[in-house]
Amino acid sequence: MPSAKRPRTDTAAAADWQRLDSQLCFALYSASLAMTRRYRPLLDPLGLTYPQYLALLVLWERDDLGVGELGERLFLDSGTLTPLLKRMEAAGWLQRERAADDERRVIVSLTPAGRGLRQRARHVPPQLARASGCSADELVSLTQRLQALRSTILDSTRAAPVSH
Amino acid sequence: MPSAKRPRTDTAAAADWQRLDSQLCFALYSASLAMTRRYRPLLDPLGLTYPQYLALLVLWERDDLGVGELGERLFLDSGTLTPLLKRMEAAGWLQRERAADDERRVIVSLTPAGRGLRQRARHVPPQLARASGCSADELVSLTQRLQALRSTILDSTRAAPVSH
DNA sequence: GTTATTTAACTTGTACGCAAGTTAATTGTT
DNA sequence: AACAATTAACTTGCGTACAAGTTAAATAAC
Repeated sequence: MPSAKRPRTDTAAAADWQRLDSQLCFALYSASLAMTRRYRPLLDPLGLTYPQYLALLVLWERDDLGVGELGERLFLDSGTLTPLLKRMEAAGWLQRERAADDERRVIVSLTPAGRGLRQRARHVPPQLARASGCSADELVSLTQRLQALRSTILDSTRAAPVSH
Repeated sequence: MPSAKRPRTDTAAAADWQRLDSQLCFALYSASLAMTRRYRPLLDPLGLTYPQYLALLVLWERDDLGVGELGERLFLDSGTLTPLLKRMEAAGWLQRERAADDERRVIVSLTPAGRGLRQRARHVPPQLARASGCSADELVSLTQRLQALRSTILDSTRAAPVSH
């Protein structure tokens, strides 16, 4: 009785490839959304969204960056960053001005208020670390695995021809 | 010379907590965006976006679901799904109709075209698996870790009081 | 030196995510 | 039966993401 030894038809086996819960991509996608939702109640009182908070993390490390350099660090393009930075400028966290030596570039620099946010936000990373339920070691290893995955996928995207 | 033995000030130590590259959250966020970008050239020819593809993965498994049930599987609410499903209905992949026994519910069911997409999309998961650069074992273990992380974070979000 | 190419940022249009509020149907209470 | 509370989906408004196209400045070619 072959069906007893091979309980799955080819169609059902193909279905396994297409099962939602077996997909790394969906686990990544839904975990990322869950994380952003977890940040919201922490960032709302500071008047920040999660991507805005990420931009500040970069600027707290190194101020006076061009939009492109900021985008390189965040893996985001100017189409996303320009409106985001304008909102942050309107909120008073930073300033945007054309570089004197190269008028194409726009330099982003923190205001004192933007620099001051760093202290008010210092409780955020430990809170999230706790919410993740991971040990310090797990946190580091999972982060490194995701960073490696990110570069592998980005490389493969660059390598892949635009199929159409 | 104490500065030689303790090269970091307290401020610099605090800075480590706030370094972009040490954050699990950012690795998750940027890897997820990279993944979505990787899907685009594969899904574009099918006329699908990544969240639409996810909805189809659910519906291929089990048809005739309510918007709420679909949202439970995808961790998305009706505010996101209603417009998405309307676009998919307009594209001819599915049908939306009120349940006869409970007029509040809207039942989503695939059209023949929507069911037919399954075959045309069967090459997508293996392509992504290859793009991830992971072995089958790594794929499974990373997926499980992210699923576990997702539930831990979702639980912690439900537990956390709305701070304001 | 003029023209062509490249580059950086901006703009426009489409599609999510999601909070907050609305509408309509169902259930619970009395 | 009448009314209150709950529920499911929808709508609105805002903030990303990102492709595609625009503008203006810098560099390269000639």
